[in-house]
Amino acid sequence: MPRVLTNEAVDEFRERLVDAAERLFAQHGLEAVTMRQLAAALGVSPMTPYRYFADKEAILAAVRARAFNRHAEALELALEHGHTPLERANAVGRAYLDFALGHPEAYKLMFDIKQPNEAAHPELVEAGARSRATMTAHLLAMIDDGVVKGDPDLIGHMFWSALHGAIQLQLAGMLSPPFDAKRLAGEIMRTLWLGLNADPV
Amino acid sequence: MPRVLTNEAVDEFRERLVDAAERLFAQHGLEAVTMRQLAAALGVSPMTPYRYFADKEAILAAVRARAFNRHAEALELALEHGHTPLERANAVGRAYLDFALGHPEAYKLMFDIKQPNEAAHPELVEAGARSRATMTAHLLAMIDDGVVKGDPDLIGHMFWSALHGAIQLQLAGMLSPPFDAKRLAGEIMRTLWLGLNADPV
DNA sequence: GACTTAATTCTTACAATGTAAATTTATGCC
DNA sequence: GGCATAAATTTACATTGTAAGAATTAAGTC
Repeated sequence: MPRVLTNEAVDEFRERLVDAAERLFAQHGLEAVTMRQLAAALGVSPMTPYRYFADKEAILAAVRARAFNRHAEALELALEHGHTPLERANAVGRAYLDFALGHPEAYKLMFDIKQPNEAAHPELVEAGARSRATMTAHLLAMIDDGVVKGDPDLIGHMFWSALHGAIQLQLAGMLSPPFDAKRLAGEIMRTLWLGLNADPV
Repeated sequence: MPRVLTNEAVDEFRERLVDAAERLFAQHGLEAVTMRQLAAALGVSPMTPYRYFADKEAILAAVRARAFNRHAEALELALEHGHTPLERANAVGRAYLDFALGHPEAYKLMFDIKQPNEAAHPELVEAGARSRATMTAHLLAMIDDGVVKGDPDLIGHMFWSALHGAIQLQLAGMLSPPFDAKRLAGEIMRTLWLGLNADPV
C-alpha cells in the first residue's frame, strides 16, 4: 500500500500555501503571483499545489476566507474595548479603517473582487458572513439603547458605504493632500451621526 | 516615397480601436480582452494596433480618458437642468449614480484601477481633471449662496466617498436586497445634508 | 529485507497571451 | 520600371494556467 496523506498533513500543506499566497499577494498583487512562484515558495514542483487546491481560484478563496476571519477578529477585539455603545461604534469604525489601510491588498481581495462562483467555497461564505455580522453587531445595541433611531441594518450599510468609499478612493490613488481616507471617513461619520440625530425618525 | 499615414488616418484608426475596446471591455472586462481580439474586431492583423498604440496599457488609457470625458459631459448636462443650487446638487448626484450603474465597467476603469504611470498619458490626466472639476463645481455655488457652510472641497470629497462606496459595494456584488446602491446613496446624501446643516460650522 | 502497488510528486507538454523581430507589401518619386 | 521606405503581416519567444504522462516513494505482505 502506498503512503496516504493524513488530513493533518493536507491541512498543514494548505495552510503553508495560503501563508505564502497571502504574503505574495500583499507584496505583488493577485495577478502578478503565479502558480509557479507559489510552488517555489514551498519548495515543491509547479504542479504539486494542484494536489491540494483545485486551481488558482480556490487558493484565492482560501486567502479571502482567512482575510475575512482576521477582519472579523480585529473588529471583535475593538468591540470589547468600548464601554458605551458610542465608544464601541467609534472603536469598530477605527478598527475597520486600520485594517483596510494596514492590509490594503487583503482589503481589496475581500471587498473589491467579484469572484465568479464564490458559493463553491463554503469557508469563504462563512467567513464573509462572520465579518459582516460583526460589523453591525454594535449597531443593534445602539438602537436598543436609544442612542440613535432607525433601522440598524440600513444605518450599518450607510456607514459601511461611506467608510468603504473613502478607503477605495485612497487605495485607487484618487485622493491627494489634504485629503485622505482617514480624514474623510472621520468627517463623514461625524456628519452622519449628526444627521441621524437631527432626522425626525 | 512610401505611403505615409495622415494624422487624420491615424486618429481615425485610434478612434475605431477605442470604440472596439470600449465595447469589448464593457462586455467581457479588461483582463478578458486580448490584443488579438481587438485587432480582429478591426479586421487587421494582431500586430497592427501596435502601430497606433504603444501597448495595451496605452489603449486602456485612451478608453479611460474617453470615459472620464463622457462622465464629465453627463454631469455638466445635469448641472444645466437645475435652477437652484440644491436642485443642481441633487441632479449631479443622480447623474453620477446613473452613469456608474449604467456603465459599470467604464466606472470601474475610471475609479477602481491604479494605472501605473498614468502621468504618461496627458489626455487621460486632463479628462480626469475635467471630470473631477465638474463634480465639485456646483458645490462652490452652494457655499457662495450660503445653502450650506464649510469647505466645498471637503464636502465634495465627502459626498464623493459616500456615493463611490455605495456604488463599489454594489458593483462588487456585496449588496443584497433590500439594499442597493441607489437607495443607500439616497439615504446617505440626505443624512449628510442634515448633518452639515446641523453642524455648527 | 525484497516485492508489489497505488498515492504522491515531478516532468513534459500545450494553448493562450503580450509583444519583439523579421519579412512582406505597397506607394510615389526618379 | 526600379527603388527607398512606411505600414502591415508573419513569425517567433517568454510566460502563464493547467492537462497528461512518467517517475518516485512508502506501506503492507511474504
